[in-house]
Amino acid sequence: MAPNSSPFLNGVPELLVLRLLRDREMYGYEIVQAIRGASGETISFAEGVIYPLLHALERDGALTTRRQTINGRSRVYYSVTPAGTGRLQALAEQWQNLNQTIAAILAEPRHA
Amino acid sequence: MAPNSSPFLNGVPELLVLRLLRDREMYGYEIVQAIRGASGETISFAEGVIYPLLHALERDGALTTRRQTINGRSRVYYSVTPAGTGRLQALAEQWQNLNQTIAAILAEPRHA
DNA sequence: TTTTTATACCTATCATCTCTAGGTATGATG
DNA sequence: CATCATACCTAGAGATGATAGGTATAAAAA
Repeated sequence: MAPNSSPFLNGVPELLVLRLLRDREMYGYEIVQAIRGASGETISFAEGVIYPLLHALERDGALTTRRQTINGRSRVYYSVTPAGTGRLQALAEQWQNLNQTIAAILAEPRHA
Repeated sequence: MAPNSSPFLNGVPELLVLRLLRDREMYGYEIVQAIRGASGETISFAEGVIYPLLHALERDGALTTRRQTINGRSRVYYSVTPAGTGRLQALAEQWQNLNQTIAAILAEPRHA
């Protein structure tokens, strides 16, 4: 694989959001809790991280929204579009690639 | 583990630099090439990333330096201090922790 | 011989993310 | 009645990488 021409670090919030939404539609507040829960409290992104990210992903056509009012509270449900699915796969591959590379460097007995 | 109270993403350049220097002392230019090489071109940090990082790590007491002139060119060799070793271990653990967590979330058949 | 490439150091500025800290509003709980 | 949980939102700060320069010597190529 060619050297990274574009930033390849970070992107973890985006990766997790897309992954969760792949299973079913969710609303923002729910996603914030779900990441905390699914990671066993290890990972926690505040609403200030997730909401702007959801808006950006919708702008980019990776997500679509549906509004619904429940118990007098308005929720915005997000679903993944085909474009979003592609983006998820790309991000997941990048992550695993980076990860394996780093794991190998860490494990190497002695660097020449 | 408690939720992340401090930033935990990124830090990859620092992790790799400390890891390489754990094996033997190296100079900046050499580190830039070594990361490229050890990662099979997958990861590449320009000098503008590595040099400031080395200076910061030295300021923090994680690295010490030794100057040497070879073939009319001056090199600055960096070595890891005990503090730097501790920092490396902490970073490596954080990385593996984060990584396992994300791997589990990605692999989960269906998030409830 | 002149120019380009490789070596070896460096800094400043930009861009991008994430983080913190707020703000609004409703319903449930104590 | 007050506080907490739910549910949305934005603005501004902070950190980190990315880009783009700049200096200087030696070796290789043109």
